[in-house]
Amino acid sequence: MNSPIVRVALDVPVPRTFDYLAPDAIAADVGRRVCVPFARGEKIGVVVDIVATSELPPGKLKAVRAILRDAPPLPADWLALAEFCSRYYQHPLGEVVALALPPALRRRNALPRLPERETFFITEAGRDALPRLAQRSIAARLLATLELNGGLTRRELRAVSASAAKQLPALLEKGWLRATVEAPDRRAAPGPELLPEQAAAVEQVTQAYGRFAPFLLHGVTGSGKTEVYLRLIEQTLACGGQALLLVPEIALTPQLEARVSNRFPAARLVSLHSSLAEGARAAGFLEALGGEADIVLGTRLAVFTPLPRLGLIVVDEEHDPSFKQQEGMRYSARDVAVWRAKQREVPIVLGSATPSLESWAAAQAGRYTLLELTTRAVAESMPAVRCVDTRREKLQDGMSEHLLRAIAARLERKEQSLIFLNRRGYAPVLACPACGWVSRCPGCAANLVVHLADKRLRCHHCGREEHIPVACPTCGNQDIQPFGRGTQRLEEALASRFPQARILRVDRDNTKSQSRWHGVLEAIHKGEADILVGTQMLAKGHDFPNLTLVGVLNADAALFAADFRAPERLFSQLMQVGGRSGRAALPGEVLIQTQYPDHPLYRALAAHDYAAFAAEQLAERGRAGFPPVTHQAMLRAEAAELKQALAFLKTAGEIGAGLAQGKVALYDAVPMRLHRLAHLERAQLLAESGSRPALQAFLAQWLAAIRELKAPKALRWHIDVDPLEF
DNA sequence: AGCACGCCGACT
DNA sequence: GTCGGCGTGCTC
Repeated sequence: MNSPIVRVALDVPVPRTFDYLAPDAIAADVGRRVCVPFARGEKIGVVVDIVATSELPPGKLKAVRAILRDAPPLPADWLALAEFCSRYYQHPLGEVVALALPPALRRRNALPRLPERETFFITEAGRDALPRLAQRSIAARLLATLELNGGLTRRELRAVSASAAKQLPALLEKGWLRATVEAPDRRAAPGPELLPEQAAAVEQVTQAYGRFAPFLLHGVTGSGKTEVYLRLIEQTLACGGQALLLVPEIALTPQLEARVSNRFPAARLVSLHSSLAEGARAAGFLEALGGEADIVLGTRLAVFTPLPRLGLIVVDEEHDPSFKQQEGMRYSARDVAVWRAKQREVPIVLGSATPSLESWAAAQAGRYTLLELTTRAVAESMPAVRCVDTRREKLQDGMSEHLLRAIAARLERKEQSLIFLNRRGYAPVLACPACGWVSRCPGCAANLVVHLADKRLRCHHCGREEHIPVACPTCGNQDIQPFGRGTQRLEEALASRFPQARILRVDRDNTKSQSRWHGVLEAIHKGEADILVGTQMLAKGHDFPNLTLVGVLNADAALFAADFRAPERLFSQLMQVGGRSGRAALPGEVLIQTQYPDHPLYRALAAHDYAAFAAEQLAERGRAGFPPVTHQAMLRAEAAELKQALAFLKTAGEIGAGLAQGKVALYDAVPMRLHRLAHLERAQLLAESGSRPALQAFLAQWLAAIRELKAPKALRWHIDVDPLEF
């Protein structure tokens, strides 16, 4: 009998696996990590199959260096998930696996230690030995403490002596101690009483345990979606299942983690996100893989966590664009999560106050079950949303008299105001009125933004920084001026208008680190600020009980943007930012400054009527043939010169036209909206079809042909299936 | 992606 | 005469 051959997925941008001889491989090694020689080096990959023969001539096969059996193999459903992503997103399997695996597991180091769960007890032999030991010795102190207290954890023993950890193995060896691992207490601490709608939602999902059932939980800010999640997790744990809870950005929602761990004080909660230390991330992954973790809470990458006992998936804020990865494999963690729920036959709950139109359409069509939470659980009423017509009012520093009076009234009442402006910096551009020069980024098709706080010009796309020039670089005019308004300038204007007010600006420029961000949140909560000036950072999931006014400036641009998803994002943002106001006993007010007070988007917002907005948008998308009516994939290319990128896409388009068979429409290659980024010129070509399977079949053939094209080395291209951005 | 092999310009 | 430019091709 010949040696078995393992088929290995390796992290190389080649859409195929690699075969190796593995004399000692057994069936249970499928899903294990292997160390193999590759080209002139060595790589870690994952065994996806074991076969008897290879298509390659036997002489070409090398042997694996080692099968890494230090961790359980990745289960078959995990491999199937990776294979699905590889197929659906047209991305090499080895790269998918590399992305899904924590970095520490892609190296040949020792695995991180998992948190210790055992409890130590003294044995009879230990009791006998105790009197013979030197009283001050660490061993004696540990044994004496255990004799006195019964069982203690490793951590508690470390409190007795810092070097307890070192002594424990020897004491266990001698039989003076025994260790047991107890099942965690998965019970939930009592939660608040559920409102009828919440109870009904919980009931409906619970009915679906054990089978695939997608739910869309639609509920405004404060309607108690989180409480529904917690109850569902409670039920899942009670049935012995694991729960996967996906959130957009964990850094912005530390209180969710706190809420989960308070509710399940003794259950094993693993939190996974990219800013976690490598060891911790790998440890969490392994705990989930071993079936020890009960709850996995994480960002989009957590959708790839292996969960042998998976019972429930929740995607909170399912509309949030950060579930879509915008580099490498451009996957949507929300869509992958739905596929996974189907694969594993578990219910999935997608929650949002402003669902993505894709999910909303699925609910309207009956493919998802809609669960509605219409009443705010924690406050009496929704904020009053009003438009301020800026065609009629004269603006002062970008603000209307109406808004300024509203701010003054809040100052008087010692309540907080938030002015929302989605534009960082002092001014979007520096310009010379004499010759028309404007501050452009040399590497991007974008302006350099004026940051007066540190006297620099900055490109918000590539990060380039320059000093602010004292005179116009082309004509020498010393009177160059910042044009337009960003958060810094708004802050300055508010400070001069309300000198007595404490103003706090909150944008990425002054909340770069986690600790600064927490500091800012704390200051707001302690009431150390009267007026907040913020970008979209402030819109997400924070309760500011004393905030009663939200002012929105310069939102109109999104109404007429070229990107057909811009209104959806705007509605969601304004709904979220509006939700910041009036959450406690105080009623809230939202003032939107606009030139189009009668626009349907603002009308729907004022009526708190997401359904009306969604219906209007879906009708429009239906007429225009946009998703979710159609399905799209975007081929993008970047090169030193635009014409190279366009030429490549044109050739690709011609090849595609031969494969489309009338089922897929291919558009012309066009420059991207930001057509130059960091000295690279970019273009894109859209493929669209009414049928997802037809698009998928087309993409597989098309990309195989494009790879054969052998694009010039200087040109880079990628495919984005279900693109979010145009 | 790396990394080597491979054919054409300015240098000790 | 060589050192080295990055174009092309392969990795089981």
